[in-house]
Amino acid sequence: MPERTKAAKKPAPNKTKKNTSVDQRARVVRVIRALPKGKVSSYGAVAEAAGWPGAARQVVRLLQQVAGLPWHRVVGVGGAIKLRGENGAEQRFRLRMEEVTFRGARVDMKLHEFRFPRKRNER
DNA sequence: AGGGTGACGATCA
DNA sequence: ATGATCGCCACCC
Repeated sequence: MPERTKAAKKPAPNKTKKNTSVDQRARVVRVIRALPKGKVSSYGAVAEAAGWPGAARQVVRLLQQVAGLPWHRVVGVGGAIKLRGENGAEQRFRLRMEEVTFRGARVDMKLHEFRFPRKRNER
């Protein structure tokens, strides 16, 4: 049969529906789930720890889409609460619930910033 | 195809 | 501390 003119090769990259490689998102999820109670990290630091530097905004999207994550443990760099209104209040409340202390409007990172363990391979 | 929008982040005024 | 800009990336018209 003569091949149809088109539809010859289709690498069929990622399907699912959204892109961003399932891999990277899965890594980000693991990183976020690794945050211990009473500790926090920043959007950027999470992205970097997941091997996806510069993806702070993607971390945000993921936090909005994936349920069941300790979303309140992810803050802006320097411990800033980036959510507005009720959401921000909710986050502060949840953090205080787990003994996280604040210095003014931000989390006292000196005491609560979580340091992700480094892989012996990288770096 | 092109432009607007964020739970970002760094830098500069 | 506040606001503007720029780089960044995925989404949504």
